[in-house]
Amino acid sequence: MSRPLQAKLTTTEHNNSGVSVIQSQTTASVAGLQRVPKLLPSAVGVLKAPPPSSEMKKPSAEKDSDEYRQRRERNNLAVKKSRMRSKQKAMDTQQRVNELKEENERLEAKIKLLSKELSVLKDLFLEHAHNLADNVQPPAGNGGGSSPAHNPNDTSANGQ
Amino acid sequence: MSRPLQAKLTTTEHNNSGVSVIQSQTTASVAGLQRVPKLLPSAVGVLKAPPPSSEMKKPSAEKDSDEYRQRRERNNLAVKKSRMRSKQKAMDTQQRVNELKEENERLEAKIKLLSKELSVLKDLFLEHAHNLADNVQPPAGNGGGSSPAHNPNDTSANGQ
DNA sequence: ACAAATTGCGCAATAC
DNA sequence: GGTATTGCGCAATTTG
Repeated sequence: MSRPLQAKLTTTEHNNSGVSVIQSQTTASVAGLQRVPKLLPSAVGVLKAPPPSSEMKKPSAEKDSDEYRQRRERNNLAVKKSRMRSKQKAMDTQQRVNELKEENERLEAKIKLLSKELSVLKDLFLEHAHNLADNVQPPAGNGGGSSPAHNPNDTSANGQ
Repeated sequence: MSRPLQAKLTTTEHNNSGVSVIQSQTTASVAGLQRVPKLLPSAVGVLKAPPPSSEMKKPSAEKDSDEYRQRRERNNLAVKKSRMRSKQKAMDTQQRVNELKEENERLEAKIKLLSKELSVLKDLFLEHAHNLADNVQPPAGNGGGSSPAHNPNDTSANGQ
C-alpha cells in the first residue's frame, strides 16, 4: 500500500496516456523474476534462503529519482539501438545468402561450360589417337583384311 | 489490491526450475508497478485530441477478468514462440551462409581443376597439330636433314 | 469477430 | 559507472 499509483507522469517525454497497467505489471514482473539467471553458481547456493523479511530493496523512492529515470531512458535508447543493429544484421545476412546463391549459380554454370569444353576436347583427342593408330599401323602383308577396329574402351571415366 | 501476487505459478508450462531469486523478484515487481508510462505510442501520434474523459479503456476491471488474464497468457506464449522462431530463422540463415560459402569454395576449386585440365589438353592438341603438320609435310627429297622443329608459338593464352 | 502471429516498446538482469 | 544484449510482458496491429 505504499505507492498506489502516481508514477506515470514522472517522465518528461513520450506518450503516457492515462492507461495504466498497474497490477498486470506486477504479474509480469513476477513472471520475469521467476526465470532464473543462467549463470552464477552462487545463486544456486543462495536458493535456500528466501529472505522473508525485506521484500523490496527499492520500495518507493528510486524510481521517482531523477537519476533512475535518466538511466532508464538511456537504457531504452541503447535497447533501441541494439535492436536496430540486430535487425540490420539479419537483413545483411539474408542479403549475403542471396549473393552467395547467385555466385553459386554462376560458378556452376562455368563448371558446366568447362566440362563440356573438356569433353569435346577429349573426344577429339580420342579420335585423333585412333586415326593415328590406324595410319601408323604398318600394313605389313596387308591381305585386304582391314581391321580399323580400335578398341572402344572406356573414355576415361571422369572421376571426381 | 486486487491482484497482489500469485499470478506466477498459474501457468502450467515454462521453466520454473526450483531455483529462485526471491528478492530480486520483489524489487522487480515493485519497479514494474511503480512505473506506468509504457502505454500506447499511438497516443503520441494522437496528440491532437487527448480525450480528457475516459482515459483508460479498461480502467479497473478487465484486467482482473479471468478472460483478460487468459488472453494475456496466450499472447505471451505466442510472443515467446514467435521470438523463438525468429531467432531460429536467423541462425538458420547464418548457417546457410556458411554452407553456401563452403559450396562456393568447392565449386571454385573444381573450376580451377577443370581449367587446368583444359589447358593441358589444349596444349597437347596444339603440339599434336604441329607434329602432324610436320609429318604430313611430304619430306620431298629428304637429304638426311631432319627438321623436327615445330614452331614454339604461344600456348594458347587461356582467355577467361 | 476472433485467435494466433508480429511488432514496437519499456523494464530489469546480465554481459561486457 | 557506463553501454550492449537478452528475456520478458504488455498492447497495438497484422494475418488467416
